[in-house]
Amino acid sequence: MNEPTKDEKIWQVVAAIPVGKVASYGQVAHMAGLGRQARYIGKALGKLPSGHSIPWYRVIRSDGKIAFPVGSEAFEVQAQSLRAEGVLVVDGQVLIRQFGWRP
DNA sequence: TAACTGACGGAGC
DNA sequence: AGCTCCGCCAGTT
Repeated sequence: MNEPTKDEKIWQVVAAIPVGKVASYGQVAHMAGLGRQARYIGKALGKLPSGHSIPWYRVIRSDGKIAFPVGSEAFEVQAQSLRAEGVLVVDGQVLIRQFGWRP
């Protein structure tokens, strides 16, 4: 079998984020072995195939905000999806612990 | 082919 | 706390 591509690797990492938690692009990039290619994460998520089961909405920026402009359709979908999992989102800011974050 | 862009991040001011 | 600049790297124009 062919090895997972970078995109698939990223999707796999994103899929490993527990429900109710989030991870930053940089964190996902690091976990996927891509180092500083944080930008590639967004690209890979944009390539998501139809019928996927990837919780792309659990991926946010390093500053804890959603990567889309407030008010955009994608923003609403992401914010609502997160809220559905018990994550609080106020003005684009995600108010929960990140995956891998420990008190 | 060169320049620009982008669901980013971190450092500098 | 907010803005700017630079780095990364692959895909587009």
